Amino acid sequence: MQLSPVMESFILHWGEMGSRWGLNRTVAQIYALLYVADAPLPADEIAGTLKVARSNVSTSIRELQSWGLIARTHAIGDRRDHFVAETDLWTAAARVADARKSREIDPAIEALAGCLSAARTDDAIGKDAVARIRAMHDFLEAAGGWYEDVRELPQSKLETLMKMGARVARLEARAKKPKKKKKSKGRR
Amino acid sequence: MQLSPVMESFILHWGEMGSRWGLNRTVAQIYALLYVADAPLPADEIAGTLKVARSNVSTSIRELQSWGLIARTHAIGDRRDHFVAETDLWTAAARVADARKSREIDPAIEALAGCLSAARTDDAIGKDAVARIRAMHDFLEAAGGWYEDVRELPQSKLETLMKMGARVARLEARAKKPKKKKKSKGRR
DNA sequence: ACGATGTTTCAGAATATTCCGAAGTGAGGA
DNA sequence: TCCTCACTTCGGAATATTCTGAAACATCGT
Repeated sequence: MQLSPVMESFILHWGEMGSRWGLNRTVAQIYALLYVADAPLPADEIAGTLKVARSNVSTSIRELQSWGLIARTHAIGDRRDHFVAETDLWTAAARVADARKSREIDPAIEALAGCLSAARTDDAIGKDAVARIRAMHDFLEAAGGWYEDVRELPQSKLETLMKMGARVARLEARAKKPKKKKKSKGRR
Repeated sequence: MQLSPVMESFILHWGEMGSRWGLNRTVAQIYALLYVADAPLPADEIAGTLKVARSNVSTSIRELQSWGLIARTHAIGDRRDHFVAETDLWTAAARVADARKSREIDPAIEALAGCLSAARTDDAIGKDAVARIRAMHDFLEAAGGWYEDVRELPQSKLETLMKMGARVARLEARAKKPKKKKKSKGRR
């Protein structure tokens, strides 16, 4: 596929950004390409457009699927798999958050629980240290639980909730500090 | 410093976890060590305990300071810098979120804005593609704005808000059939 | 000014990650 | 069956990141 200059720039930026979020460059670029593409693309066309090895595309696509960010489709009269990106960004963000939670947060909570139970038979560790480890365990568990609760809200409710949060915040800020030194950019 | 087995395990797990969150292993381990330590530690003791080069500690400490996760203190009669971790996890999480927002989200928003303005003179890009890039730009800007609003809430308010979110979520889940939507704010 | 102590910088070594391309697998046709 | 097309796997090359040790730098007390 022939990329317009803007598409190319978009894809490059995304590659950059994705790599800060735990995806590697190729994976992020493929998502970006599918995101702006106006039709499902087959793997070999992705490889050609991004100038990466076909095998690399295969691996990256598998990863994107494991994140739930792209889906496989088919076209009649074409044996190849075609891929489309999830274009609803709320959904995409939720998918990433879900995946990160179960890959990173949940195991961390378990590890901390393990530390805590091991701490009972470790007489070389101080009480304060155990308390702090417990604090971290509880913090992660609370945050995880909250996320689980909220995650399933329909998008409309979630948006309401967020607006509510923002409102509370603004009221709070005005009440607390009459001195305003914020550089808020006009948000609707 | 002599590490108890549990401390060691905690630090190792943290090193693992931190590396998934954009910190490198040494940085994460140093934070973990300071987090469980019951007193401020000087850099050379950190190096000795974690068995890493003194210079590495220096670099890592600088990074932790740039994230706002540790602070420098001094002890009387000791010329060395000592370091303490931010042990309030709400604060620590907020610091990390702040830093990530300004390092990653804000530049991304700018880059997208750049793409959008460039798109006006790019006649090779389709309308749909521009619309999708705009959708992403707006999404990030909305999320960033919400975060800015909420971030400055005192911890107590934030906790209330989170509990509210969880409550709404639970009501919503239960309301599969009986659609009740209450706004009262009774507690518990 | 000088030595003692502590910190930072930096080039290159050690390590980890990403990527390529050749070989392998498998599913249709003919 | 045999050929072709699409996809995947995998060893090792290419690249990027992290870490070390030596040297440079800073600060303090005398």
